[in-house]
Amino acid sequence: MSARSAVQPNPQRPSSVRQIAEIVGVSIATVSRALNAPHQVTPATRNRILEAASRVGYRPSPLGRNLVVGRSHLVGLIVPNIGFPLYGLMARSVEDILEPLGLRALLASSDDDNDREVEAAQSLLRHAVDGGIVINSRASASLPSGPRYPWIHLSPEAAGLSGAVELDNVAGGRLAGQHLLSLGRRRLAHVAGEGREGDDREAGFLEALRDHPLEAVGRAVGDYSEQTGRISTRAILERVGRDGLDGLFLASDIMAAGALRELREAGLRVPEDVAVIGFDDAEFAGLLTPPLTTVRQPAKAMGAAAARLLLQSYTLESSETLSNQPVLFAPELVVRGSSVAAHHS
Amino acid sequence: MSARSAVQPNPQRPSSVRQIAEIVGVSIATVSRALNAPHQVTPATRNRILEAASRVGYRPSPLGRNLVVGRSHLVGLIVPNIGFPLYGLMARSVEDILEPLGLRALLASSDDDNDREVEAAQSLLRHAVDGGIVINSRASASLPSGPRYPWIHLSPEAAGLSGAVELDNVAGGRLAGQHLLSLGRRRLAHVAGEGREGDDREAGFLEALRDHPLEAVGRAVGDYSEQTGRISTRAILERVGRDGLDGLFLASDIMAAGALRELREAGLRVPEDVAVIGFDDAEFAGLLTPPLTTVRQPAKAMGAAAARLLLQSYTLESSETLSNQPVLFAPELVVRGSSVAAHHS
DNA sequence: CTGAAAGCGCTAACAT
DNA sequence: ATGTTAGCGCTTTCAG
Repeated sequence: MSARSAVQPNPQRPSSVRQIAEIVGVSIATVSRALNAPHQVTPATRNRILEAASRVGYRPSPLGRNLVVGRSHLVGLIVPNIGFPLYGLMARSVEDILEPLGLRALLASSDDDNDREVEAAQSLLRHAVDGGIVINSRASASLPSGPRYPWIHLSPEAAGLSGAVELDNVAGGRLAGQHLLSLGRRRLAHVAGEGREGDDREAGFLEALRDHPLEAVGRAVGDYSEQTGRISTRAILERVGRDGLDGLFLASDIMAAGALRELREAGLRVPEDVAVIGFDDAEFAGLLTPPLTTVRQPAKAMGAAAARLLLQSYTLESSETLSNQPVLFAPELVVRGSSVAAHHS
Repeated sequence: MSARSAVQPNPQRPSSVRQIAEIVGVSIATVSRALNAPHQVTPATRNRILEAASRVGYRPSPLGRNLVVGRSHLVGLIVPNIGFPLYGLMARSVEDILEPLGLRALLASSDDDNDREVEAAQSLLRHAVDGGIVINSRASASLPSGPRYPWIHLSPEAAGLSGAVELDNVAGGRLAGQHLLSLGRRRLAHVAGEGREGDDREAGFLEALRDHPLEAVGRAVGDYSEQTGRISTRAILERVGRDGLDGLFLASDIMAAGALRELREAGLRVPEDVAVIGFDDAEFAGLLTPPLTTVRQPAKAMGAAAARLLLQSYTLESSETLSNQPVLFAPELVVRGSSVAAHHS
């Protein structure tokens, strides 16, 4: 079946420079110039070419063009999971920076898996991306690279790599600690997260606590799920007793959501009995009961910074290289009802 | 650091079939065959070629290949905003279906804007995507298309288009209505959402209510924000009085979050005084207080269905065409504490 | 200002 | 089984 042929020399195939050249009666070189360097062509012929082009609905083929110029205008974007809001936000702002320059993001999910990430990078390379951004890399070092394939790293473990954007997690933990202290809380506890991020947040938290006369400091570790937020909180409560806790910092908002629930069920009031503070400032943080105080991770700004870094490396001489100093982002404290009783509202 | 050069004649330019052909002493055609149709080549030479290829770190250029085969193995993915969790989930599952087939998603955000969407589609086409999926299209009809550029629509307004995946919003509204009725609630109200989606959800809701002796039915319209959820709830309360409401359905979970807050501040208990039900089953629905009963939108399944539809159109004869019947997805009721008092837990 | 010609990297007949 | 040849759509010298 089908339009296999017979009608036109080529019914299916989109119009090409050659077709236009024939219509107008010029060479394909002139057509190319009229399109890419208009001032190099006599207005008269240029117009005839442009007119013919729009008449046949001409679309330049990026395939042909890319082949000769050697760039695809594609940028790889490796993300643990684009379905996670935080990563989605970062991806979005990467896109916003790239788009005005005619660059498009090619997506790949790594699921936080070392091997999948390397595979993704290779796959993207096979699609001829001009460069790439990798969020929360697990395999930074082993990513296939080269002068023509700059990878920008947007993650906590990128230390020492040539193009990196990081959140200052230590500062974030410090912020949380200082906030609880400033509230007069002295029986504190922390539910840490896994990995480098979690370690840094905890380090900052403890640093803020140092030299303060605390009555107690509890600790547990979670995996950034609501579940472990609850369980860890319960465990801490059992250890220190209902009166042994008046300030709780968790390494993520999701865990904090679990903590809020657990505390409520234990009959403790937030923030009166215990002030709670999370990390990330996820979309839902302000919707919880009470609204969650948290340490905000500037996802959009970080995504934008990574994109700009990539752009910058585009214009570099091949001998030059990006700074080894990561671009560090400062987190920000967002105070809500889980740490300070609502004034009114 | 690193292998800046000196090793190869050409430090910068990646290796090509030609280079390998020269090294091994065969024609470039044989190299191509050894790579793409191994069995057409003598094991001996094949091995020498493969060995040489890996030695020089050969990576086939997709640009050259695509140019001749006429496909880019790129799929466009137009999304209102990849930063929205629901869309992120859909994107992720599209990716999961596409990846095993060597297809990659090229991302573009439309911000729910008609013009931006058309621009995005054109931009993707310029990047030679083989086809595309457009989520929540505002401009379905005016998207540049053709037999070689199948667009699959994943949205409520795609009716009548050739490849479409839709959520049965009417059924969703009905589910919500039936649930409230089954709970014995008779003083109901609805906070509708804008657009076709909102209309359908409301239509289904009202349909379920028909023929039931209701004491009152309130109504307001919101724009899917927490703000308008609150305001609408307040307005309804003012209109019908504190005792005039015992069941509230909102067209989105975010609005429902606002409603929960408003009801609490009005001193009404959920679910005892009023049962609340949202729509979407967003990530945070289960984290609210009380956990939100909602109508679940099967985002992952819908994304996967759209991807499969696209794949299907890949293999179609050019005269064939996809069904005009949209693939309809049934929403699912998720009962939580906002409509039924917790048994225990 | 314009045309002719070469070539980007690869595949696909068509020969051998 | 392998080589030859042509050409995908486009840009870019190099001449004129």
